[in-house]
Amino acid sequence: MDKRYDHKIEEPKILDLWKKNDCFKGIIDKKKKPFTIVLPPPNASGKLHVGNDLMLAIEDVLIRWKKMQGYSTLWLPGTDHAGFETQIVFERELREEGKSRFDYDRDTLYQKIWDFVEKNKGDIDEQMTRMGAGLDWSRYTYTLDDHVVDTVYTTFQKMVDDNLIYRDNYIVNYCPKCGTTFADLELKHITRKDPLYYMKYGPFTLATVRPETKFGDTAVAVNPKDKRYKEYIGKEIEVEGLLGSFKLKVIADHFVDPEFGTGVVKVTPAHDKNDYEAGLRHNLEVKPVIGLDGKLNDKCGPYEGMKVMEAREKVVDDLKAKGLLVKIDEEYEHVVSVCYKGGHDVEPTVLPNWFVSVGKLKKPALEIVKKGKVRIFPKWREVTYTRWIEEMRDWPISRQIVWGIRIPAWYSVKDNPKLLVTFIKGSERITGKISELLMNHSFGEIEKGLQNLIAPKDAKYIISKEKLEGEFLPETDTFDTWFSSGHWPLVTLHYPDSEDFKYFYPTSVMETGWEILRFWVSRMIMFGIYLTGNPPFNDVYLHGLVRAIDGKKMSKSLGNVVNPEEYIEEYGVDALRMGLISGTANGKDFAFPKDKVVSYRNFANKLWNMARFMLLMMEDKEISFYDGKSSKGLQKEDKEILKKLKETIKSVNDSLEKYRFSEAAELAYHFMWDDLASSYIEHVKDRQDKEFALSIFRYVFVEGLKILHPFMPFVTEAIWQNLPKNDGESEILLNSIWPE
RNA sequence: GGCGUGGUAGCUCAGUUGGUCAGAGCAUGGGUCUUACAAGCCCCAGGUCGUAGGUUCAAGUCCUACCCGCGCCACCA
Repeated sequence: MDKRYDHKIEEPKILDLWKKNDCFKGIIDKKKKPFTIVLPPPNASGKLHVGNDLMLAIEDVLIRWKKMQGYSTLWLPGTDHAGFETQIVFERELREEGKSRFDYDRDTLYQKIWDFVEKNKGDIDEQMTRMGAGLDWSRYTYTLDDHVVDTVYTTFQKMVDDNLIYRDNYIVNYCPKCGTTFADLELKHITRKDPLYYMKYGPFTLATVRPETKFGDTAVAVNPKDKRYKEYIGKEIEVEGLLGSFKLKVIADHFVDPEFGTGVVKVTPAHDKNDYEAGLRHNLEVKPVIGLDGKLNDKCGPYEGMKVMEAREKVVDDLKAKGLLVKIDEEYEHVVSVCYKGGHDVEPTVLPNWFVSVGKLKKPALEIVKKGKVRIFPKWREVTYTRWIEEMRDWPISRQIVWGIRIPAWYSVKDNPKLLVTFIKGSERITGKISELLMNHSFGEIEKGLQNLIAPKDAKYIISKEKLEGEFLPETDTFDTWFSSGHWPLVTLHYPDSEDFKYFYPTSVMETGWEILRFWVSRMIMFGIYLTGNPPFNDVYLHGLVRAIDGKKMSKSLGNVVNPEEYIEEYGVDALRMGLISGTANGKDFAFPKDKVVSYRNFANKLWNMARFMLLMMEDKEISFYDGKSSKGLQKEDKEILKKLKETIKSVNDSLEKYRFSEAAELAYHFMWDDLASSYIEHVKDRQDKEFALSIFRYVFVEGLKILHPFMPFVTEAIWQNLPKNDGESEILLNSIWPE
C-alpha cells in the first residue's frame, strides 16, 4: 500500500468491483424484508449540482446501511424531463440560432427538445455513478418512458370517470412573454415602485396602478363599512371615460381597504385575482380586454393592438387631456407577481383550464400524515405540509407548453366550430376559428402544422390514449409536470401488476429537499392513496438546502456556485460526501465550506494509514482472527476498546434510525480517529503479546470500517481489498454483515 | 401580514427529556519529520451561548418581551 490514499487510483477500481459483482441489483427475496428508495429524478436539463450530491450521499448511506443489515435493498434511478425548465433552456439555444418555438409545429418542436435532452441524460447518469450511488441501473426510468405516459393516461381516465376532472374558465397567471400559465407556486413576488394614478371615475376619485385595464371594469367597489360612500352602494353610476360614458354598479365588499387611496376600487374581474373573486361573489361580468399576445383587444377602441405598457402611457395622456387625471403618486411601492423563470410581469387572464378537484384527494393525504402513518422528518416541517394541504385549492393541471405529456383529449372539429387554432403552413403562422380556417385550408394541413389550440370551456371532447379516427384535433396543453411526477414511486416500480410493485411498494423513505414538499411530496401521497389505497412511502426525510459559503442560495448570477466536480477531483468522493453529510442533522439549510471536505480527505488518509500500520505489524507473524466474543486473555485496554466499539455501533444505529446522519457520521469518525488510532494503536505498540493485541485490533478496525462504509464507501472498500480475510468473510465490504 | 426557523470560539456547526454542556472540525500561534499517517503528533489561545427580565437548588437548554438573520406562504387597487 502506498503511503497516501490516492482516491484517483482507488475510486475507479472500486466502482468496477461493485459493478462486476452487480452489488446494487434489487432482488425479490421473500425471506428478506425490502428496503426501497426511489431517487428524486434530477432534471435532464443540465448537470448535477452539489444539492444533488447531498441527496445521493444521504440516500446511499441508507441503502448501504440497510443492505448490510440484511434487507433486500433497491434504489431506483431515473431522470426527469422537467417540462418547463427544459423548454426554457432549449428555447435559449433556439434564440441563439435566431429562432423561437413559434417557428415550429408541435410535433417538430417536441422532437427537437427530445433530441436535446437525450444528450444531457448520459452525463447525469455518469456523474451519479461516480458518486458511488448504489443505484440499480437495470431498473432505470425516464419520466417520458412509454409506460410512464401510459400510467398517467390511465390515471387521468380514472379521474375523469370519478368526476375529479373538469374544465372551467379560471383566472390564471398568464405570462404573455412565455406564452403559458403559471401556478401560484411558480410566481415570484418582487417589490417595485410604480406610479399610482388617481383618476376621476364618475362621482368618485380612485387610485390605480393599471389604468389601461379600465376598459374591462365591470363594477366599482367600496368597503361596506365606509360611511363616505354608503349612499352609492347598490346603485348604478355613470362614468365619463375615454370611449364615452358608461354605467357601472357600485358593490360593497370587504376586500376593499378603506385606508388605501380613496377607498374606492375599480373592479376588473378578467385581469385581477381579487377582482375575479369579488366578481364571483357579486355575479359580475368578466370582460377580458387583454389578449394572449399581451395586447389590448377589440373592446378597447383606439387602444386595440397596443401592448400593456404602451397603452398605459397613452391612456394616462388621454386622461390628462380630458381632465380626468387628478394626481400621480410616483413614490408608490407595491408587490408585483412575475413569472419565476423570466421575471416577466404576469397578466392575470381568464382561460379555459383543466382542473383536478382536490376535495376528495386531500382529506386522506392529510390524515395519513396526522395519524403518523407517513412520518415527516424533521418533524417541524410537518406543519408546512398540513397547512398546505388544508389550504389547497383545486389544481389547474394544464400547461401551454409542448415539452411534456400531452393531455389526452381530442376535439371534433365538426362539433366544436369555435376551437381557436394556431398552425404553421409553410413559413406562415395562421390563427383563427377552426370553422373559418377550414374554408381555406384542409384539415390535413391544419393537423400537420398544429401549434396550439384553445378550446372553449364548454367544448366537447373525448379522452383517448390513441389518436382518434376522423377529424379530431388533439388538446395541445400538456400536464403540469407534478401531475406526472406525482406518479414517480408507482411508475418506477411498474404499477399496478409487476412483481417489483408487489414486493417493494410502499417504498421505505422518500428523501428529498424540503422546497418540493408541497409541489411533489404532497402529490405523490395523493396519487399513491388514490390509486393503491396506500401511501407511496412510510417516511419522508427532508434535507436542507446546500448554501454557498457566503450563506446565500447558490446561483449563477451571484457567482457563488460550488462545483462538486472540483472537490471530487481534488479530495475524492468520500471527502465530498462526508463534508456534505456532516452538518445536515436537522434538515436545516447549511453553508458548505471547503474546510470540511479537506478535513475528511485527511481522515480518509488516516484510515488508510491505520491499515498500513496493521499490515506492517502483522508481517512475518501468525495472527489469529478474534471472534469478537471470547474474553480470554483480554487486558484492560482491550476490554475498553471492545466496549467502546459496541457503544459506537449502537449509537450509529440509533442516529441513523432517526435520520441523524451528521451525528452518525461523526460518531464513527471519532471512534476511528480518537479511540482506535490515537489511543489503542499507541497502546498496541507497547504490548508484549503483540500477536493477540493485533488480532483484537484487526477485529475492531474491520468492524469500524463497516460502520463507516455507508459514509465513505470508497476508502473503506479499498482498504478491505488489501486486508487478509477469514473463512466466510465476504470479498466485498459492502456485502459484509453490519456489526451488532 | 401569517407560519416556520435560527442567532453558541475568527469561520462552519454539535449541544436530543434543564444537572461534567461550555464542545467538534477548520483557521490562528508555538513545538515536533518520534519508521502508520507533516493530509501526522503535542501544546497554547479564544465564547458573560443575540439583548433584557423571569421560573428553578440548578438554564444555550423552560417562560415573557424585544432586536437581528433566513425561509415559505399570502398580499391592497
